[in-house]
Amino acid sequence: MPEEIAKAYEPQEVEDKIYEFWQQNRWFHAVPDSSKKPYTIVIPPPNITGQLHMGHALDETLQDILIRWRRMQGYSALWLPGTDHAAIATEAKIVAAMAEEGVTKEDLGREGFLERAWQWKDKYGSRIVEQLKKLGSSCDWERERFTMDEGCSKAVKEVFVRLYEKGLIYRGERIINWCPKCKTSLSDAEVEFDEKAGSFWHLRYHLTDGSGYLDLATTRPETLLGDTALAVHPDDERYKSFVGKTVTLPLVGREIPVVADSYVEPEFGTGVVKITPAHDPNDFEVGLRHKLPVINVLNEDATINEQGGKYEGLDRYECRKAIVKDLEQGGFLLKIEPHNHNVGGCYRCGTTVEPRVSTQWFVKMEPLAKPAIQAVKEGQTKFVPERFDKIYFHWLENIRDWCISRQIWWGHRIPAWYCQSCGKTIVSREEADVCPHCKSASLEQDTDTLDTWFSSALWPFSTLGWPDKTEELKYFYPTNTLVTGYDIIFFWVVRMMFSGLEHTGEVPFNTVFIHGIVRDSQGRKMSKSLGNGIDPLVVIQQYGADALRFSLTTGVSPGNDMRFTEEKVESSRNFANKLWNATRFVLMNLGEEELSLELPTELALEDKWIISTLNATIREVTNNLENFELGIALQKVNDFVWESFCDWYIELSKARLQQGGETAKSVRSVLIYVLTSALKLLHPFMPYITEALYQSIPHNEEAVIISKWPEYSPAKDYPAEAAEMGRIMAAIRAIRTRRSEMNVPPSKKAKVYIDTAYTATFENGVPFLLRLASASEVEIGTGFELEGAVNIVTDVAKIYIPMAELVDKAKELERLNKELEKAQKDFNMISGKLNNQGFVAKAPASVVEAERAKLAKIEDKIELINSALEKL
RNA sequence: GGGAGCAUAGCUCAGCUGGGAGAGCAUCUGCCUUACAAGCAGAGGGUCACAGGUUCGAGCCCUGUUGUUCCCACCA
Repeated sequence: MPEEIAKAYEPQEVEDKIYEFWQQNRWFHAVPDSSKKPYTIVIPPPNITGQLHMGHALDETLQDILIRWRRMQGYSALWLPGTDHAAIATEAKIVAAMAEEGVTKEDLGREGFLERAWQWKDKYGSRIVEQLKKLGSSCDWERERFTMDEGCSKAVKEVFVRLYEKGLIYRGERIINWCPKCKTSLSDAEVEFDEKAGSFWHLRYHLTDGSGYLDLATTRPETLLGDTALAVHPDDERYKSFVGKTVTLPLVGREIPVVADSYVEPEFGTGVVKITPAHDPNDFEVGLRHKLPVINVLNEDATINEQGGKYEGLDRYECRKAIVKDLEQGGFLLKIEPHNHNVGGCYRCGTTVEPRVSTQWFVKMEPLAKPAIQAVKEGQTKFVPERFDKIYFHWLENIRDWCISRQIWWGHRIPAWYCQSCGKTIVSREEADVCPHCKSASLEQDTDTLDTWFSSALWPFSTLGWPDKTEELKYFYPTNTLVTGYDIIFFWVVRMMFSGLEHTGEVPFNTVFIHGIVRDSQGRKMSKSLGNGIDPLVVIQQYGADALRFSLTTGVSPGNDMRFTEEKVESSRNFANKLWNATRFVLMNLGEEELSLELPTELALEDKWIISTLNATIREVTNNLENFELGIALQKVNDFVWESFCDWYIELSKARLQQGGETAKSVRSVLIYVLTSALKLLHPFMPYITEALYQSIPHNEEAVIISKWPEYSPAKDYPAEAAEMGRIMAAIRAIRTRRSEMNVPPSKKAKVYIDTAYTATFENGVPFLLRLASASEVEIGTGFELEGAVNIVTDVAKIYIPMAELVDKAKELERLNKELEKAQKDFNMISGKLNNQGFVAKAPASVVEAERAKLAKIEDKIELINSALEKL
């Protein structure tokens, strides 16, 4: 670091160098160390398709703060990074890229496609990693993982086989959510519902025997092709006589029964529902109860299949038009009503999802959910803020079996083989080539892959080496804190919880620290379609990573959304600059001689005040961090640095620095001590600038990143001196305020007379009054006889400033009377409180005591004002 | 239909287990005071959404109301 540092902080100059410095020294690397306690965070692995966005920036910043703080506290702090293969999202991107070249998946074949996908991963997977580094993330890159790397894949196979052997994974024909664009099944969590404008088509189905008809309403007329019944409520008097009869399906001519099922709401619509078991989850259930046939009328791409007769080949929406037209012509259409309803869309591509019966793999959830609910109920894992456990419980208590098979190629292939000769299914950790049942070699592996969340569910332990009993797993697991947004509690947190409990017997983490969403300045979600996203990398380029981190942390409370504004980044940058210049001041005042990094044994009043203030800040900030109140913690460090250190202590220190010699030497040591402590407190939040500055000042630890976190020490509390300093500061403030009110510029100095019982205190304060209160001279005494002086009263002093030309006696009187009035009001309020027997009897003694002290102060002040008034 | 969050200064938001109403930005005034104008010193500005209740004491706890945002849910 240069001795002369620039006038303003230029983050671009230092960030990359500092990051390199940390990495060279392997300070991010954590190893099992029995002399230390472990502290572990696993990163929510960003998708390899991803670009760093503000959500990541917030998430990474919070994690880095916790990790850096714990590392400084002496923990073996592991932040384990990695990326997620993001099955569907990645495959979709690659397919789209291939489409531009006119190549399809089928052209390449499975092998060829996967080869291409891996190339894609190598190219883009590292991009997001490089972006994470720009934020200053102190991840242990030597342990970087990928959900499809060898170890994670081994864990996936192991889990699949174990669950299968326990009967918790099964294969079956169920109705699932199907995305016609991605051409794969989706889990319930992967479907997003949106209210859309639609219609109610009222239709008439005639009884086959010609004795009547039933009217019903549907939002999806085209599914009529797959209808296999009509249903009414068993108690519905209107339709009792219809149950057991059959109707003829319009256009199709199929004869289908009328069944009674309590699923039907008699009050809704006409009380008659058409049942399409293949394409509606409820109808599927009804179908099971009444043993109805399941007629799938859709292809994978949501066009009508051969079951659709003349409609075969039409897209589902074209088919709807055609069918409505035909219904109308056939006299089956009664009316069309506008109707809004919820439509499910694929969470990756937005395409309207089609419920569809197909054969898939499922995880049986109930036995897994129970221990996961229990663990949080027992407090083994806590949510911060607590209220998010409601989402967690609600999800687990209403959970349905999890569809885990996907009809795509990019992902973990399901380790199941089907014997072509005996028809048995073999599930195995190893590649199976011979059927263990019939010894046939005609085995074919299932072509499906696993839901991407199946592997991320194992992330906290698969990344530490599970299923092997590694040293890392033993030491770092269970992890301590999981930091993530509330939007993926059910996707990810829930699944890690039950997976961890099932496979390791322990919860995967003790605390789930939930944060909100970063919104734009108008409070809207940042999104590609709105184009309102702000690129964190651009912000870093402009203002520095520390300013970005600061603005994402300050004034933010856990679990709440926040708005991102450029103004906030600017003030964050300003804070960084303030710190930079404070350090510059200290550096400019360092003498030639060797400086002691220890506090001097002889401390001045103001030294004790700042050390006391720092000590309190250390205690509070540490406490806030322990409670995940990062926003409050940062606010406190900010206040300490800016107000206490810069605005007061540095200004106060100038008087003694000017004296030179031993006095100045002692001040320098205090300055360095306080500055060093402040840099440490700030380091987790603003790692770059604090490291740069730490390296530039005299220091006795190698780097701030591995320095010892400051600790509160009762020996460094100086309550008496702090109070004394407070009296001087109050006098300075009061003088400044009066001068400012009268528009007296600081350059116009004036003599200050102080009448006080605290003679010694104010004698100590003379140099400060000279410097900070524009005093030309200070006289301490009693019974001043001054004509035309400004009157200032604090709790402990009457202050006069003779400024005859500016003083209007009447106005002075008025002003003092106003102050008296205010003091009287305070007096009345507090004495009222103290005269209240209930208060004195029931309030804690310390509170009562504090009120008494306040009262005494005000009494003193009133006396002082009165005597000043008398003088006038 | 269930559940949750939010409502505090002009704006954006803090305010932990009840005892001082706060910060940043904006506004106004005066300052280039040799670390910093990305700065310094001051000032103004709030029935803490509304109505009840508990308490010696409520922004904070309880009940209800209004407004707002979000999550979940199969009503064809």
